[in-house]
Amino acid sequence: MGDRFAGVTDTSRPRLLLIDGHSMAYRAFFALPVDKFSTTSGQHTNAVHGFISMLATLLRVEEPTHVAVAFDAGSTTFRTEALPSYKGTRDATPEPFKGQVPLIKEVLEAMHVPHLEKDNFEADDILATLSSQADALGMEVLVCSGDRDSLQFVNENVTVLYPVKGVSELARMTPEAVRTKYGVEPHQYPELAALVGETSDNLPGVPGVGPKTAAKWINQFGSLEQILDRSDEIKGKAGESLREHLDVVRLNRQLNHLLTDVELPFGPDDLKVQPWDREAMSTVFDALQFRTLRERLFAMHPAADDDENVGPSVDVTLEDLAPGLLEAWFAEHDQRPLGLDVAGRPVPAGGDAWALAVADGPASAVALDLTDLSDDDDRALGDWLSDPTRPKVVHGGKSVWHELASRGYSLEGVVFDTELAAYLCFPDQRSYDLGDLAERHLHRELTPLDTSNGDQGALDLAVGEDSEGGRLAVRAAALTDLAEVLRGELGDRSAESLLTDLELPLSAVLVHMERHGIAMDVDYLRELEQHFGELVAGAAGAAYEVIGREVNLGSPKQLQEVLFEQLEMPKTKKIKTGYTTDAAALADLFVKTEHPFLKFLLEHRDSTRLRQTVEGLLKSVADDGRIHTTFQQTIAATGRLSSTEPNLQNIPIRTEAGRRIRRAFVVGDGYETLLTADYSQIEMRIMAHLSGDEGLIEAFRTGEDLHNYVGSRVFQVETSAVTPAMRSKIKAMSYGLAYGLSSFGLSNQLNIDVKEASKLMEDYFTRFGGVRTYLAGVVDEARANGYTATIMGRRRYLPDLTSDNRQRREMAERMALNAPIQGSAADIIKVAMLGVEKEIAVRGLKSRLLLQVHDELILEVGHGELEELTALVREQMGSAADLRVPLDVSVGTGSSWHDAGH
DNA sequence: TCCAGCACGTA
DNA sequence: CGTACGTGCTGGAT
Repeated sequence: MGDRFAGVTDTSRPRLLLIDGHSMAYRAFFALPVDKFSTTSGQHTNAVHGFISMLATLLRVEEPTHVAVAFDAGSTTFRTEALPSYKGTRDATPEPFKGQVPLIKEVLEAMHVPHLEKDNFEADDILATLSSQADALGMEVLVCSGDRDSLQFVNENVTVLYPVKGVSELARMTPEAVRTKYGVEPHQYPELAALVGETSDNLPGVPGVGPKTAAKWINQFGSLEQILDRSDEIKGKAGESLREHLDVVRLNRQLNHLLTDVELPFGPDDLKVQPWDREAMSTVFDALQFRTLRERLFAMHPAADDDENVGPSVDVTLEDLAPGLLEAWFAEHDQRPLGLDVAGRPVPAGGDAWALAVADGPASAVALDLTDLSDDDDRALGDWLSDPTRPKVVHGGKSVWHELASRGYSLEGVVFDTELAAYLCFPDQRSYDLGDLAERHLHRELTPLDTSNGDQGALDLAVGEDSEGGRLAVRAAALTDLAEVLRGELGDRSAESLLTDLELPLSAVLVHMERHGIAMDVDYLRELEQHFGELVAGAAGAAYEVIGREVNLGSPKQLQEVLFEQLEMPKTKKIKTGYTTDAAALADLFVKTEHPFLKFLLEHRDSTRLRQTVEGLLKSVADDGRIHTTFQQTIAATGRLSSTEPNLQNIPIRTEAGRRIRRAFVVGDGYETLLTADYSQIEMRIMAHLSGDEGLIEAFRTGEDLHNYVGSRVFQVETSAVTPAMRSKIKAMSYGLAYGLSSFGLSNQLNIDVKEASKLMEDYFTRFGGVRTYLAGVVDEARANGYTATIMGRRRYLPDLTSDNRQRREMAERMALNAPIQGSAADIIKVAMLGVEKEIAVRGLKSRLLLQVHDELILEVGHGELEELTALVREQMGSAADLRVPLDVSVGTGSSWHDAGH
């Protein structure tokens, strides 16, 4: 009866990762600041951290099947016997580095990564031996080493990863890369090094001979041997110098030759990547006080990896169900949550669904053609779907809902959503494709569905290999297993409640909002399109006249030509492709030159933009005269929603012309009015709450204008004496602080000296010291924990906080400053949305939520419900969180979004 | 046809 | 050298 679906096994070649332990640890030591990586007992850990972090990245990015780390053993080798001063410069091992190598070995043991060392040999010899053995076995080899001698064994199968900067940036030294950089073949590198010398090994070369000369000689004579034999043919000073140092070169060559026949306890085959001993790792990491790194590693390799039972393939038993038997199948299988997957088009109002699969794990699954279902089965399916007591696991429930709605089904009883769960666990990913998740967490490969079209009626739902029904069933079967793994991941992060009590119920609210959409005044929108179109044409014509030719005003490239070549204006800020032509720069140029072209260009930009927005909206109006946006619930790493197709969260408001667009969003037939409700200064309130700064808290309790109040404290004047200029500086700074603004950035934005900006920030922090303490604390805590958290415990992992790349680290620091604030605001409005929706339902009101714009809700008000709804919305939004400051909500109403705004 | 880069709208 | 997003255009690569 059942049919087997074989998983796809990895057919790629085995890949061996070899690491030079000592050289990479040494690099890590110098890449990371010692003072930021020490345990409370005084043990330095920067080299350990950097090394393990690098190893983790390599394991993730390169996905080796085999791995080993080699260390130097003892201080004497056959090389020091030949030349006692060999590596003499390394005698002065820095004090804080000592003792870190044994710690690295401890971690490696816990990770079940073999490490090798052998008396009298260097790590390089071990690597060379393993590398040549693996190469002979047909393996792909990656050698991570900071020792250039290793370049000699690079070939088509062997790549050296050589640290460029710190240990986070590795250059892939392929044969091609070696040739490009050194001008010789990889196997000739030691000949070149013998001539040039190697300072890090304390090997002097031929004075006056650098890499360029050495490469030239090697290419000219073919080999080092020839160069030495025929050294008398080389003219000039360099030749003379060479002849005086023949012995040095010979010795160098003897020393930098790596052995490939060291006897080792393991061969490449014995180095298979093993599951980690997570308990042992926890113990070592606890001792080292590496909370971040532990989280990062465990997040990267979920617990499922340890489960030997999860193989690379899974067999799903797809039942060949005769018509009319669906009800019986459900009766037999819905004791526990069933996986549900649908093939369709998840468009709000206007979607479609053509096939569906339900699975009780891999044991039993059914696939259904929704276009051709018997009446009995249709009823059985509808009953099961709409029954809240029969639990389901879905992936992206919001989409599933839209798909099913197109065929008149409703969906209730979703107890787990793998997409939402994955988002809560790994919020920085950009997508949560079910196939990717199954691969990562279940080690199971899913064949993607054919999303091109439904080709209704011609569905291949036969029970057979590789049918669409089979693929759907495999996906549905993966859901319940994936849910179990992700439930564990959620537990590790204390995020179960965020899923169950926040995101999951919220997705139902979003479904309703998307389905309702917002009514548009299409005739008015067309007038606007016409109007803005005329403005565009006028501005373009005027601009062309000024410069005497027609260019594409929408092309930054052509504009640069006009501005900086034809009109010879002063250069603006540099960008990748030349000089910026953004609005700020153009405005700046206009102040300097007063050239009328700039004025027309800016007008053209504005009008084009507005016309574009209007056109986009017109195209999005559905048959019901409304726009149904899609709210993305798993995109923003901070926890915010986003809006697409179209984006209704960036409708203009700042300029009068822009606001006219908001008049096109209107109350729909059968409703009384639109209502907007927004939180005022919610982010600053959260800042006040989180920082506990008494001054800032007081500012909100007095009920005075926030920026005036803060301005009066910073500038030490009466509140009434705060000028608009002062107020706007304060406003920019207050918000800037929540984004990790620097004094440089502030000065840039306010067009003031860096000195003045620094002074401003200093004065601010003098009056609001709690804010400074908080901001510094956030970053420190995030560095220690590995993540930031919102007031509801939503985490954002920021591994780059310990990066040795300054740019990345500082970027992560700014994210760490912003994430708790932006994310807490997102949490709060989500809670408010649940409250509003629930209260509307409880009271049986007709009013409904339509849109959310981060700190604002837009509702459509049923007739006679305005007063009750206003109070309800105020109450729910105001009580969505219990902060040390009140949550202020302002409400407006009107027949358009513009009129309802404030 | 796809992609990077630029520009710009919102909170 | 201020966070979080989505969209549309250009121009070069494919």
